[in-house]
Amino acid sequence: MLEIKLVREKYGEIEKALSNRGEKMDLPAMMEQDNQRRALLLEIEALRHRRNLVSQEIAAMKKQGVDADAMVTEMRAVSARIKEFDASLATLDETLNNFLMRLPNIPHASVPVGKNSGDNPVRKKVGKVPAFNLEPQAHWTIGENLKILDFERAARIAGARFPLYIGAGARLERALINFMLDVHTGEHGYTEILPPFMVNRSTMTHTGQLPKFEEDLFKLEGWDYFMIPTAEVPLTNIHQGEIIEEDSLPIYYTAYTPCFRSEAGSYGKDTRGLIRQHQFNKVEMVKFATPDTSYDELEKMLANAEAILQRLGLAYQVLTLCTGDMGFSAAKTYDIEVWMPAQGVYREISSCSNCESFQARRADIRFRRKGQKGTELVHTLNGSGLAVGRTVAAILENYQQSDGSVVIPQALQPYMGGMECIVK
RNA sequence: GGAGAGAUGGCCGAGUCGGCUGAAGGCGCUCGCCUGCUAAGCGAGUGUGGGGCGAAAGUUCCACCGAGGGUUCGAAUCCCUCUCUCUCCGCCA
Repeated sequence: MLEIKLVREKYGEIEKALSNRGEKMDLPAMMEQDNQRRALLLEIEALRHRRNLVSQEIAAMKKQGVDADAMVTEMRAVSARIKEFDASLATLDETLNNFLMRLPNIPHASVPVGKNSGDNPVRKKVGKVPAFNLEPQAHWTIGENLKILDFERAARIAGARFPLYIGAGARLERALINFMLDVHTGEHGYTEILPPFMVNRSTMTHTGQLPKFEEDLFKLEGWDYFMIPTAEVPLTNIHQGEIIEEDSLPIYYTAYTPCFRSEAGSYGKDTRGLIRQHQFNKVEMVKFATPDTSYDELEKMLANAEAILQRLGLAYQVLTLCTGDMGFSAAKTYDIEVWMPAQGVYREISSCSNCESFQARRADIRFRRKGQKGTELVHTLNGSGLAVGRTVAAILENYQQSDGSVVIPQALQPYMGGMECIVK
């Protein structure tokens, strides 16, 4: 969310940012609402001021036994008017708030302007793309042949877009989760969290999933609970409503959680395999930082995610998302894409964003600078480190052997009980 | 699920029969004084959000005592609903 004050003061800038994002919103209408609101507020406050003064007089008069009926009658009318005005104000507030809650974040100045994913510049390519003698198999074929993935049975249990890992497949998924958490906590300084997997509406609103993207979420019928689409939601909300001391910043959290997404509107896309599921596992990183350091922290977070891929020996590229492809809450985003040999393309496996104060404003997360009055909003960052299912897919495809087996990356072998290779 | 208790500022904790309580008192914190050092002591200050005026420092007004409604000229104080916390019973992985 942006502040209405900011919209008022930097109107032109925001108008431009919106058009760069390819968003159409009626800003003039919002300004009109804001003007009306402030004018009304002025009137209401004047009335309240008068009421406060006269009420005190009444109190004084009554104490002295003087008759105050005339004033009481007058104030009765004043209160009635305040009530009327309050109702109009509430309507204006609601409209305005509704507007603001649907306004996306302003891209950082360093974000390239572009229309869609085709305009995302490649920042770097890392690692060597493996060469194959034979045509490389898709991960779902490999997984089904090794009997470590079973999409048919998963579909019977739950439906399309659900995973079922068996034996070494399940173990591989768990090994990756443990590996990633160990690296982030042991070497990158993150504190491990195990949060709720369902959250309430306000939590979901704070991070920007609501009100605009409700159709992307799974909601529990009869409850005000939503399944989390990413651990970013509970992790960022850990400090909702808090004022953090500057000393304790930056704060680093990491968590493994399953993620649940309706994938509305993606019918026919990635229908096979582990790429696009209603339920998938992810290890997430979330940071709270001061505005002075948040962009350095973003670079570090990106490096933390990259470290996982490097240790797994997977080739990847990093993109800077352009204005037209960024998520709602982000001011700047890097995507990491891992090499998938079967399709011969890079696929997104991590996304690291600086949301600046966008989420902090919604979630009311502030900090106090040492020795200074007042508070400031913190900056929040989030990044995948990494999407686990897609990592499994990448390992299966990149480490497949001509006999159908899959070699386990060395860094993972301790987590697999010493297993070096998955064979039939 | 049943019965009861509670929710006040960074923390602890007052708040009488509704009226000058943004909120006593204490702790903490900040600045200053004092002091071989430390501790103690003394003095001053110390919430958040919003609006108006101002270039700014600031100033002024409004709101906020879990949340939302209601009663009243006036509510932290009375009434209703909800949320959360705690205790006991039941149930349960």
